[in-house]
Amino acid sequence: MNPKANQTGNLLLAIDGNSLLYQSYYAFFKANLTTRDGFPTGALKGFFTKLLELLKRGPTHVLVAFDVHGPTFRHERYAEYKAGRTPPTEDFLKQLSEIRTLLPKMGVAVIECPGYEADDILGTFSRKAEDAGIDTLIVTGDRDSFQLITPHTAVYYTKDNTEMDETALMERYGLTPDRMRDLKALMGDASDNIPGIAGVGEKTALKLLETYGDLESVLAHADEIKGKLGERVRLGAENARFSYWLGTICCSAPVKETLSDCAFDFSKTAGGRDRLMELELQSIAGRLPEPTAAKASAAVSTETVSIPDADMLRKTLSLHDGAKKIAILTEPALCFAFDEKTAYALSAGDTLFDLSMEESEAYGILREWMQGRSVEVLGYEAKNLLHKLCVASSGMLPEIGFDAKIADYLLQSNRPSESFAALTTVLLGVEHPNAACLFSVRPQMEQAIEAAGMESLYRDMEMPLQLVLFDMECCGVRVDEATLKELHERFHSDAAELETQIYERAGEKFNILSPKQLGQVLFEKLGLPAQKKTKTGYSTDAEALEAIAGLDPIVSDVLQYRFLTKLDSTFAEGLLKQRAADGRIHTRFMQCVTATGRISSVEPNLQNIPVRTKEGREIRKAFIPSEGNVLVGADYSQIELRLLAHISGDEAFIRAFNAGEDIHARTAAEVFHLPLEAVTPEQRSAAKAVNFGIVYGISDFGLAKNLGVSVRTASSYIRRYFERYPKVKEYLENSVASGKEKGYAVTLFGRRRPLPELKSSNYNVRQFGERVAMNMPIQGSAADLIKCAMIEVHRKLKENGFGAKLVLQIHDELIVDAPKEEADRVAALMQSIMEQVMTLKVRLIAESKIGGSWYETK
DNA sequence: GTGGTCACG
DNA sequence: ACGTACGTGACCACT
Repeated sequence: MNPKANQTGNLLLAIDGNSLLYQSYYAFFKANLTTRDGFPTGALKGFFTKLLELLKRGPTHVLVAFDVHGPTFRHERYAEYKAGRTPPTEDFLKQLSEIRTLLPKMGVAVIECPGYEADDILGTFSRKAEDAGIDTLIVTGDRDSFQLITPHTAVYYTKDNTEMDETALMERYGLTPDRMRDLKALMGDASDNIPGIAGVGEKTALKLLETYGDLESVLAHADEIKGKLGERVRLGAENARFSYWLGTICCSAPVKETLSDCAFDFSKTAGGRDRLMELELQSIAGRLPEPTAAKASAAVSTETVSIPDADMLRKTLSLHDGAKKIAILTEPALCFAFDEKTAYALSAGDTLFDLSMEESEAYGILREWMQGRSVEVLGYEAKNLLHKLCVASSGMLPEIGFDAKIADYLLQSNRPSESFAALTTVLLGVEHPNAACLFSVRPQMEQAIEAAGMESLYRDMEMPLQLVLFDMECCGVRVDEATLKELHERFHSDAAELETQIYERAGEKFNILSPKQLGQVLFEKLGLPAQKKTKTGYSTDAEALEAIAGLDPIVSDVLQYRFLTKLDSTFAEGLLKQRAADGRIHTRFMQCVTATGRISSVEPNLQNIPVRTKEGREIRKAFIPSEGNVLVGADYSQIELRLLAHISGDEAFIRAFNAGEDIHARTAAEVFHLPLEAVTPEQRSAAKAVNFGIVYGISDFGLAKNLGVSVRTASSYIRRYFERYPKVKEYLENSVASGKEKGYAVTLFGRRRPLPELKSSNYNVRQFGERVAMNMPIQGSAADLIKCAMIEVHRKLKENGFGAKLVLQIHDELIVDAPKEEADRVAALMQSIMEQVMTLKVRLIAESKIGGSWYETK
């Protein structure tokens, strides 16, 4: 479009709403964006991102056209053709109806015309605009609209993000706009279900048009066209005419609205702000103009005062000597506040001040100020603050009254908690928060937690646990360097030996750890049968390799090589690198990560230290007690199955546990209709797999795969299991039903996990949601239980003056570093706390063991 | 940064 | 007709 030809300087932006929303839907399909309660928002995000980009062109008029069903003005066959399209998904329809109500709030005209499609509306308005001397930019992902191009109408083609005008069209196709229909009529459009002429593609179609001019001329001269092509054209004439008809856009649709209804004022888009915030599309809402002066003053506003040096920091603190509460953020830089209005920061905005003090000095000053006064702290991941304050060595421990990250985690555990900024953007509409915002979010979040019945979970479990984890991190666990070095050398040299052997057998050197190269060697060069595929090529995982291990000795060499390099790089060598100067490893326990309520461990992960193999287990010999101490380990026996028995209330299950029976053997006896004594080890292990399957959310396929039996067999195990434990079946069904009804799964302690998956239009996603609904209450309740036990163990050790320290948690196991003389008492204490932490319909069993290394405590 | 693999409960 | 056991984190190769 040539702007100089525009008589008025006005511009109409005419958007094909269905097309743009549809394209956005698929662009964000994989991201699976939803609000925290599961409303899909991917298509909306894509749509508004594009809309805002286009609004930068400063249109004076904007309209978004939508298709509406109704009696069509078109040919009868048109209805059949439309019926052949795949129906839109529920997620798409939800967003479609959302956007139709949202756009008018933003002062954007929505135009619909029963029986006419969006592109008919675009055509109609582009002609109206032309008459009024207004240029039009049509926005669509449909090439049919190219026929609407004129000197005053251009098309922004969203599939390529290109703008097409007459010149661009001529360059691309060598055709004028009104010949585009002829082109499509000849070549068809598979994506749009338009037949065209069979066997005629773009090149042939263009050649025909070049020779004869237009479609009708081509058809009129069909007899002259030689050979197969001529035959095809003659045969396809009717289809071509129909395609032409289908592809013709109507420029005189009977729309009620006029151009003046489309007049656009950017400031009015602010009207969509609130709804966009509700949809958690803050990145879009944030780009809209401020609503109104009145509303802006109602929004949370704070000021940030920068603190340039230590003197000013001391002064600021001393001015607040009487403060009862202090809010503190540590990221990206120290920032604190005494009320919801004013914050003090060691940096302001995005630019870091050139401070005349070290960060640690600032924290030291702050710690001194806090020492000896009882001030309540509001924080975001306050455990990190405690580390920065070095409170461990100072002996003081501030009271943490509120932690926004923990509160946020409890309120939406299905997603990893994001930044504080993300939180305040949603709750306060503040994108660059300071510490003062902690005062503002506190009442909202505490209310939400109370409303969800999670007050006790928050106050009595997660908040105290944070301090327990802090102590555990500070203490760390002692690791013997010599043991790890020895293992490192052993794993390394054993792997090197295998390496040369593998190269010999393969007849070449290659990177054995590269799945790509390994696949080529095994499946192409050596011709071994590939078992399964991954997205990118052959699968070479242990399962696939074990299946072909008998065919060539290289395969088991590879497996062994993988095993040894894993032990070395991740554990022997890996852990050596993590040893701190005090000879200990200080993992970080992450409290706000998992969807079920479990704790995780990072840098390094001490919750996946090998135990299942003899060689791997050696690593545990490096985990040793402090000087003069021993390690005391205590782990729950069958915690998840016991919880399943309790929650389901199944009498047979409960009886088996309370009789102290081997639960897997008992299950085998039930499923195979045998007396307990007659159960074989194979039957027991099959029953064990079924028990696991139940906890994970059973599927016959998954069980079959795990057991290596047919799906039929697995299915009959499950059926017999449910016959014997009917209330377990009932529980699993109820979990799914209640998940659907409430929208979340819940543990014994009221911890929730939202289940938006259950509403998905995708079958697999929905199935996943069902398994999660079955698993979360079990895994999550087990997590709750051990958290309680940790708090209690920590408290009792301290209260009773023990020197013993809790150092590790591995989901159902606790490790304490205890002075030798305390060991027996500590072991008994741990065991009794873990077993008494809650009274269930089945008794809880914990087993404890004392040893000179972690290797010995199992 | 993503995907494959594998260590744990 | 389709593709699945639940929950994590680290390392390596490769884009």
